[in-house]
Amino acid sequence: MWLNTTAQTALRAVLYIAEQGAAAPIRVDDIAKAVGGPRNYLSKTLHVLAREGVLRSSRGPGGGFQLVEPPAALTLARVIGPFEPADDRRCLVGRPHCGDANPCQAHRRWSSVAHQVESFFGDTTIADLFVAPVQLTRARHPAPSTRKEPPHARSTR
Amino acid sequence: MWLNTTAQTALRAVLYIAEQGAAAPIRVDDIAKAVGGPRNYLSKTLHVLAREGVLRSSRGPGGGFQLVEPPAALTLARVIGPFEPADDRRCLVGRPHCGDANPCQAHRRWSSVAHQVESFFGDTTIADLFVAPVQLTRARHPAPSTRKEPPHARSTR
DNA sequence: CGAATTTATCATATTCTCATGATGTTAGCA
DNA sequence: TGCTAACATCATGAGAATATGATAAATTCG
Repeated sequence: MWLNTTAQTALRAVLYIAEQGAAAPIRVDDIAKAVGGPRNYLSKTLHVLAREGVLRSSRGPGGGFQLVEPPAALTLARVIGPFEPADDRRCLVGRPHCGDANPCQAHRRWSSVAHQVESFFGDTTIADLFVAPVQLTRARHPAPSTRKEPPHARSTR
Repeated sequence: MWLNTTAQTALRAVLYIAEQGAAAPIRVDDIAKAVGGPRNYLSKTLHVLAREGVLRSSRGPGGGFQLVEPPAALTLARVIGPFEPADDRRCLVGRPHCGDANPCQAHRRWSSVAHQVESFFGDTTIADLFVAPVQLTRARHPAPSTRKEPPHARSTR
């Protein structure tokens, strides 16, 4: 209802990346498998977030996507923003001359609600939406990591 | 941002009809001119609202669209509902197994905001968004009514 | 009846979102 | 250098939302 599927998938993807920890880049294939989007479309989507400075992408073996900032510093708005129509802050009913200045009745009544919604996306961070990674048991295994180790010894970690 | 253009136009149209008073049906042509949608598309849109019992339509000379109920009894939800995707109330980020029952973190945080938005559309009525039709001066002229009077004696036969 | 008026509807076009498959480009590593 | 792993990008297409023009159907009224 609220977010288009691209924004939803992007958000799930970023959430997934965050939950894997910052150790190493996560491959698009793994992300796609985990969050359920089409691989290439997800690649393009995440590339947008890379351009926006939300993610860092790296190619070649060992490559993938990482968060640029810690999850607690990354708001939902930064993640979904690039996938929302940019013309925000216009009138609820699309009146041409209505905006935050010179609002029509509809806009005036609506804007208080709209502001709350905006605050939600602007204040909630990725860390807030963590799936609570085993806070109690402390069973954070070294990550069962389906990542296929490159043939030989990898000392680059 | 919040409503698709069909829903926006429908809302502007209903608002316009309401503002004209309940005296007589309003023609699609006039509505289209006033609220700025394509005529035929608007016709189809309003026809949907007629099917929903929000408007009454009548054809032929003197025909047009009227409100069925008084503006104070018509909520925004009833007007925009038919034009919104019906799958509401799912997870904000589109997680398959998440809903109001068994919510994920994202959903839990979001649902309180979402509920406020729903209340806005469910509680606000068309009357609330009136452009305040000269409440004080009581200058309700018999409506300058651009409606073209049916031609007088035109006996072409 | 017959003509004018007005909505209803059909066929089609355009644009945008979402998706897919093929191919290009970069990076690591022997 | 050459192989391979990984993201980047291109060409294409299906499907929905939006729009347009032509035509059909209903209604009023002389």
